[in-house]
Amino acid sequence: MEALQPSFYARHPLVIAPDLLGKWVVHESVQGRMIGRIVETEAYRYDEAGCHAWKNVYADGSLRDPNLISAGLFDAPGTSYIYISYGLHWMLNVVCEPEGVGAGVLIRAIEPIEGLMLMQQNRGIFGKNPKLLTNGPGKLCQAFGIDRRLHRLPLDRPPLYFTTPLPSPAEPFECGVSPRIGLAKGMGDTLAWRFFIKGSPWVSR
DNA sequence: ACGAGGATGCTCT
DNA sequence: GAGCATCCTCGTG
Repeated sequence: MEALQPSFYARHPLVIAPDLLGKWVVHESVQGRMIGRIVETEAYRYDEAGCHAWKNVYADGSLRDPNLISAGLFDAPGTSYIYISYGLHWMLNVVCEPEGVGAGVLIRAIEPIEGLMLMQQNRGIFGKNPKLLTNGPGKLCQAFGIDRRLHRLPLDRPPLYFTTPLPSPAEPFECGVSPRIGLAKGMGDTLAWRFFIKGSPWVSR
């Protein structure tokens, strides 16, 4: 199980988002270890309105205000970008492109691999359809105990890191593509920048 | 099965 | 004060 290195992320998010499908997210929390297989992602980049970085760049693409939350998207590739949505849901992203560009990939859904008990505990859900644990960006963060404490951390080492899956080589899958989900009033909703493992029951609705 | 609406709190203008 | 990369519950049929 090898952690993905920063160089993996120093590319266009449209390339990385599908490349992250099938990879593993590992969280070594004080509660114990949790592992999930990524089944759904979305790409974001400074030059389109759906991205948080969009409002934080000058016309030439340079960073406007380093004090805004979205400045995290301009960090080194492979850094975590975690923010809260609707006041109560945490979202896990990984920074893409070389430092200073402003791009990322949102992890939207995962398939539980290890630590199912902890995930149920964190979600307060027991004995129901297990896909309800992690089939959404807010749900998977709650299940994994991911919040702002893990913001702007390198994702190639504990406590939170992404790895190649086991066993290796991983079983093949087909990649589906669609427009992104939940963006405000048409912002980027024509862009098919969402990727998912076709047929996986763990993908969000 | 599906849709509408409320919860909720932080960020930026 | 508006807006928000969501989730859940409670209506309908």
